[in-house]
Amino acid sequence: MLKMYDFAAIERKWQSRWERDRLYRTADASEKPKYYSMDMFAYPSGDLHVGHAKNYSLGDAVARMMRMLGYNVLHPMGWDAFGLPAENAAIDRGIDPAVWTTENILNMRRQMRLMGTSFDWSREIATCEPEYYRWNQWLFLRLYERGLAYKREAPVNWCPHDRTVLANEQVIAGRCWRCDHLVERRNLSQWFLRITAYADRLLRDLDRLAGWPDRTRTMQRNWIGRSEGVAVKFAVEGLDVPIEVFTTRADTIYGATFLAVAPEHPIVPSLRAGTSADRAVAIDRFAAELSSKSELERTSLMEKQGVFTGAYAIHPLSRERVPIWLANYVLAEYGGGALMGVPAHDERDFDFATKNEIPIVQVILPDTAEAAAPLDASFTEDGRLIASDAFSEMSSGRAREAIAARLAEMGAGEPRVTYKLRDWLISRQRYWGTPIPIVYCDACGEVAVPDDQLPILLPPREHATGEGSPLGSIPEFVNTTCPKCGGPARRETDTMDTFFESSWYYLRYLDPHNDRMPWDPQRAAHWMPIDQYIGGAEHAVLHLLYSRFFYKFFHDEGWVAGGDEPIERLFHQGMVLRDSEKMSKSRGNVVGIDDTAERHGVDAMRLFLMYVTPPEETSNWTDAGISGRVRLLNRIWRACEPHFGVPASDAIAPDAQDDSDKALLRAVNLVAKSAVDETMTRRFHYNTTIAKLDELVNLMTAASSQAPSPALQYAVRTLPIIIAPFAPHIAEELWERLGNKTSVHLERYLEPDTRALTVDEITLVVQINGKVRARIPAPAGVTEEEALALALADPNVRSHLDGKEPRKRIYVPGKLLNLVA
RNA sequence: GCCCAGAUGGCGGAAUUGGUAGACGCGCUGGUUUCAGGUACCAGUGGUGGCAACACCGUGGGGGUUCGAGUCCCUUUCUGGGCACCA
Repeated sequence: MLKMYDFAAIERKWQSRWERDRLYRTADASEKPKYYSMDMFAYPSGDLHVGHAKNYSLGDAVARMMRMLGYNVLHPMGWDAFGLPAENAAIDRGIDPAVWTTENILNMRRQMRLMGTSFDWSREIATCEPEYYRWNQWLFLRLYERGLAYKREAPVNWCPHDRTVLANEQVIAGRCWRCDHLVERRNLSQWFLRITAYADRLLRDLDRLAGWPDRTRTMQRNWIGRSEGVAVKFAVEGLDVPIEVFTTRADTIYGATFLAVAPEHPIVPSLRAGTSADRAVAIDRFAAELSSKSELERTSLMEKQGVFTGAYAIHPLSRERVPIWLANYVLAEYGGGALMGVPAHDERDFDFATKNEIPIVQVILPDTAEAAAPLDASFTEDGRLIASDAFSEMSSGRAREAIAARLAEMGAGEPRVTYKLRDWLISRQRYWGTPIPIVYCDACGEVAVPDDQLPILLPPREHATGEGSPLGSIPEFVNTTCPKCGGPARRETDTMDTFFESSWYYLRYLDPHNDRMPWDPQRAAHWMPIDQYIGGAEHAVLHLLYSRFFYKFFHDEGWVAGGDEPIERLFHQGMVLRDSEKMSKSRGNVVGIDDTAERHGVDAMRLFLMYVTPPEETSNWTDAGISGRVRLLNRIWRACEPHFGVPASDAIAPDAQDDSDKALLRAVNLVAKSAVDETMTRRFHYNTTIAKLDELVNLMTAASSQAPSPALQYAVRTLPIIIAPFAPHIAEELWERLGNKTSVHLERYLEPDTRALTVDEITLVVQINGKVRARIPAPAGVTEEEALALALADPNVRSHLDGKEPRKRIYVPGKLLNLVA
């Protein structure tokens, strides 16, 4: 007799057999209902660790459960294969990024197979392959045709370490999301995608995403940042062009004592031209000082600063002269880069006005105040208007409408909705990405590359240097001919943000080898939306927002049918820590897949990762913890071993003969019920399912020392089915040794039997004044009167009643009797 | 500063609808088997008191609703996450 089941041999055996039998290939046509179950694809960084394993174990359990519950499950995997780490590794070690990436993919694919995942590898994709990125280029051209991709000069985030620009979403607290360096600000001509055109739909449709975590929806809502207000035109003395400002507080307009514009505002040159030489110098100096400062430096880190331009605007309602300032706290890219300063009712304006000795005029009184008193801070809440001509005495709410209407009448203002969301900057000055399919011709200007010239292949790496835009240093790549006039032309040398690829990869899985279209719309109509998407919360405003944007575009183009949201249900798994710290190579605390598989087996690893915490929580890896799961698997093996080779009598659950039989049958069904419930409610707390499995195995171990009963035989025969989604290898081996010829993973999951789950004896809890005083065994159908009689017969209950008559009685059938004395 | 989530034994966690708090596992203690070892088996394990029956206390702190609160309400502390001059 083996002391330990031979997990290494068993796991190897079944992995190769599954592959040989193509067990996890998904047919597009099926009688069964479709279920698209997707894990976020992997960045090929080199090695998988148990943090990845937690993610894929969960996704795999869900996919396997749904298959066994009768769904046609699509469960693919692929590689987010473009990106900077490959390029940096290439620079550091002198290898081609393509080679580095391919080697990593090979290794990680091996590790994913080693984990016993049930991915359909026939649909595998890698975004760095021309077969994939040509459709990136194709999609870019469609966006370009619709005016949703455009190039413009703008102040952008530049990471000096990674030597590229970044999208707004990729700057975390002023730092690069990848390398954590402070970003700088540069004015560069860059490619953007017009995600702001979808801002309203992206916001509104969040309400429909009931299957998404609230916090993710909240993050997206805040990121989109919709504000309703008024765009107000202030005429400028001596100029034909007015300054337009955006405000959500039109009710405070009579308190506007200055205008503030960003140094980048287009009116600044005109203002500079009309001012004194001294002031012009001050303006230049101020603008120059700010131009290289990142938004973080300009905002959070700096005091409010400004220079007076010498120019004045005319207040549209009061007709008073209002000084125009340049200010560092005005964002160039929001609200038109200009604001009206109302120091009495805005904290920032108050701060600025105080520093620059600008008058503070109070126009809103708190509802509780009688008269205006000098302010030592701004009052930013709603109240009642004063010193506002005809609008005085109105409430803030009414005044906002009335003033907006008045401004509209005068042609000096109009309602405006503004978003914090900015267009998605997709240019990257890096090599390892999708070339943007545009050429520049001296005669024709910016020209889109025709579809039949796609893909524009990434040239071999050896010609590119690490400096500047790498593609720009390869003349063979840059120099081309204009598709329109045939004259000499230069290619765009920027590559695309890798989030472009990941915004649509879920559609390519549906049709991975199509060479005429990125995907067949009919397949999209069949498989979309993704029923269950599992991945980290760190993509809440990146990948998950961009994907929604792309899908809405696809929907508008008619390339997908049904709704315009790609993801029905979303689940964020938690991280895995080691010694309460994030695993990283530099800390040397990485727990690898290979090592863990070798020492404990992957079934034990999968069970541990699902058992240690609910999947959305952060878990801690411990060696003691996994040995508990190894122990469980050994106990399962030993409980089943005496039944190996014994022909199965029949597949029907036997009638329980005695209490221990009943308990055993009930335990079997409790595991199944938990597994089914956790799957169908999408809670995925399989930790509780596995705890119930422990209880079952405890009972089976106890029953093994008795004479074999039909209930135990039934439990043994059923066990492989109920553990199959969680420990797929041992399940298969037990299944085979118990005499079955086909894969356990093709079986139908055990349908929980209500009859087996019901108990006929309960523990009646008797409380006196809400405190438990007795626990009395009672028949399940015990009536209130019977329960009372049982309770009153209990000595402890009697002593606590102390001869008193219960005033009140609360009875919860089959559970509890509370007597109030 | 604003928004969101959380706090339960020595540890991870369970308690899905207000109804037996601590399931299950880890660890620890005692025992069995074994030449020995443990990744085997059995039993015990929230705190205090008690031989015991049992009693009291106990789900971050304080208050409340209720026959009854880990669960609901108010308040407060701490931890984690997100946003952060967005006019």
